[in-house]
Amino acid sequence: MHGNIGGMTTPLPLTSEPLAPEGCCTPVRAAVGAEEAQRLARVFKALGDPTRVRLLSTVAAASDGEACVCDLTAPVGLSQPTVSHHLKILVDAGLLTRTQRGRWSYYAAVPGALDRLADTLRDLG
Amino acid sequence: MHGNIGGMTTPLPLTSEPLAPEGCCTPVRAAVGAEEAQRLARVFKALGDPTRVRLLSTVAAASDGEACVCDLTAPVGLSQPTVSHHLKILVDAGLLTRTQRGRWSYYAAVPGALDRLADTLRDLG
DNA sequence: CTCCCTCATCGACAAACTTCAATGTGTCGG
DNA sequence: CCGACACATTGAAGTTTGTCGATGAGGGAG
Repeated sequence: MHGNIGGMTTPLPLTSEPLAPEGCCTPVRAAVGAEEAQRLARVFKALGDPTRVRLLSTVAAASDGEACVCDLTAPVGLSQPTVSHHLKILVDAGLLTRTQRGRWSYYAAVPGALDRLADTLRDLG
Repeated sequence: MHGNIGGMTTPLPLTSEPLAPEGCCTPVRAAVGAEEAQRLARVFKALGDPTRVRLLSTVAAASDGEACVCDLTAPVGLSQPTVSHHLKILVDAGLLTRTQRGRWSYYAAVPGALDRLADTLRDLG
């Protein structure tokens, strides 16, 4: 056991699932595929900023379930372009939706998105 | 840095500017405090990388519930320093633990960490 | 004690991220 | 048609992140 892995320099590009090479201790293999990991990481990265966490929770906690940008700028204390930028990231991640009514853009939480993400999180362990 | 609100070492009494100057639709306020958002974002940021998602799931799915670095390098196809770097981030986020036995470092999932994170995620909505 | 193995840390570099001011786009009121 | 409003987009500056090669820190084998 604990065999040497020849030269450790492995330039392999890796887009597929490498099965257990020759585990030094226990046979392990990636439990989550590369593309699934990328999809998950993209959503988590959207939540990996304090401002976006606050924006998401603020929108979700709004009385109507939605809020426009002018309401969200002050609570986070950032400029309007910055808030719009963060909101776009949350929309791209599938956590918020954007609806334009008149001159205002209303952002609302995607129903069940957080619950599904929470389920996926539990399945990781 | 502009909007970055203080360090984590200070008590930080002010958590937000709670009220919009003149809400165009509804008066909203941040549902999550700044320091709670920062704590959450730090964990999510740790999960915001495909490599780290795979590492975490691989460790959690290991037969013994733990894996050493030499086992984790090949599945993700990255160099050993890079894998160690990612593992340290996961440890700092409170998702993995590191135990050195002999020459090897064994990483294991923190019991219940993902479940608690999933619960917090649900509470955001 | 002296190698060798496993892993962590350091230094460096390109890519991505966060933020803002300035500007563009579309809508409503007059 | 024109100006004002709400928001998105662009461009730029500063910081952070991901990655590797090289090196350092300890422990085990001989």
